[in-house]
Amino acid sequence: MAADTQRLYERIAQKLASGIAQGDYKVGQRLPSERELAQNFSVSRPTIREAIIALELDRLVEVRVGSGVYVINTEPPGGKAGATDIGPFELLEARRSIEGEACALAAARIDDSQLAELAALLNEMRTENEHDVMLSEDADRRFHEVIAAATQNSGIIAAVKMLWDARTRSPQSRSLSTKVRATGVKPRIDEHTAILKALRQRDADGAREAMRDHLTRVIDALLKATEVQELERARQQIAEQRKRYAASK
Amino acid sequence: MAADTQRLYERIAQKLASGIAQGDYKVGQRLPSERELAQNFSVSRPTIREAIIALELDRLVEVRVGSGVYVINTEPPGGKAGATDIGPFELLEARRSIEGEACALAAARIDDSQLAELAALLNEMRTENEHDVMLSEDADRRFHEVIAAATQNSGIIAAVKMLWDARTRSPQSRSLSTKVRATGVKPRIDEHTAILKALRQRDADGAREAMRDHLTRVIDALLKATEVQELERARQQIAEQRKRYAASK
DNA sequence: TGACAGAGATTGGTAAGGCCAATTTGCTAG
DNA sequence: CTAGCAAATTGGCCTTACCAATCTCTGTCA
Repeated sequence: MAADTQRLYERIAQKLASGIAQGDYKVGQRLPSERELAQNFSVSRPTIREAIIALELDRLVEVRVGSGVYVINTEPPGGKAGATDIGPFELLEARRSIEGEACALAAARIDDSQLAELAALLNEMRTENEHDVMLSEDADRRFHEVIAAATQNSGIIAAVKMLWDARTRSPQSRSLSTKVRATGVKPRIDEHTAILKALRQRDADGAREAMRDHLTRVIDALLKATEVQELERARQQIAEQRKRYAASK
Repeated sequence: MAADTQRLYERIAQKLASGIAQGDYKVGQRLPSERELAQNFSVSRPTIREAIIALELDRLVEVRVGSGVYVINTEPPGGKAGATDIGPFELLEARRSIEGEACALAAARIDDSQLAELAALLNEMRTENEHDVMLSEDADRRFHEVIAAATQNSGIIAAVKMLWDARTRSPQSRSLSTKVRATGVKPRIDEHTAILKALRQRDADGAREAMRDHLTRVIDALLKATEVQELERARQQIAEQRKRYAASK
């Protein structure tokens, strides 16, 4: 692993970061000079420089040439949000709320080339449905991302992207989605078609409802799948008990 | 400015990153050694090391001690979402959509202690209004974050937090908000009161509307402020021209 | 009192060298 | 001829030492 060979600058950066978070150095304050820090931590100056660069990339400090390095944040701003693990149901609920609104905004602003792209993706989902689940899933993601892009709002785009990233990162969500597929639920072509139709008509309320309906159905399918899963687990448990009972007889 | 004093390691890191994105070095491949890169870019080895650390923190490369540095991604995965600069109006529009829904969800789930916290924050905003703008602004942020927390949905919470982080990070949004304050617009106590009232009644639709109304008014105020700002800029330009004309006469 | 110049401090970048880890290569033994 | 082991090579890691560029502050002079 990488844990045993932790690099020097990383340790220094962590110490410095915890010092900042703890309030040893407050926002706006200047850190000790590179030379001083080097002496304090008993390391060389380049190492300190590397640690400071690491903090700088985390938006914790700002270095002003010839003046010093100054604290600008007590904790990494975007770093933590991207790393949190979100449960599958939470994730879908959040998507229903956020992508629903995204869809409503998109309805007013989507252009023809984006509509064509959505139609193409829908076709892709339809044809590659049986062959390759990975491809159709990718098409699904791109479908939703095109809608986000159509809002022309980078805040919305970032939020939608964050949720999808969380989904691909979460092992729980991934295993659950494969489970759902295993129960024979086809990707929801008709629901996506309804979304596209509402977008074509520039119907904001209709588009919002179509998207919310789609994600609500996904949640329902997930609920049913977990039920099936629970049932299956119970059945196995019973079977195992029976076997054990038969063996001990 | 920071543009002219771009640090060396940043330029090298950018060149390297674009080289990776462009396919000069493919995923899994080893980069040239530190010594080689130093020669190629005509910089010293510490500088190369700093650039490599920057790439490493962006999850673009992985350095294996004693072996070399290897490409593991062609583009930063989560780093971009947190770093993008979002315009002030985009930001508020995104907040109106997302926090509106958050408010509707929160109405159904918020508990009494959270309602009390909101009331306390409202009070804080009211009393500290005249003394300290920083404090009342902080209370504003916490007000909205408590509502997000009340949804009990970490996806929503992360999205709301990301947008507020983007706001504090964006120099444009910050300067604009101070400008708005300079035009004498008080923090919107009554609008926040309306939100709290709807939440107290567990009225999801009412809460959504109250939040959307609040943020719509903020957008309007911002629009008006930018108008004033444009006017002021024009006035200054004219004054400068007049001065120059007078000087050259 | 105010503006300007210079000294001191601080970061930026470079050079060279010793050290440790991983890989590769070549030699030896079976 | 092959398998295994050891030495050499390669590569990153860290340090010391040095000079350059820049900012800040202070003292002086008008």
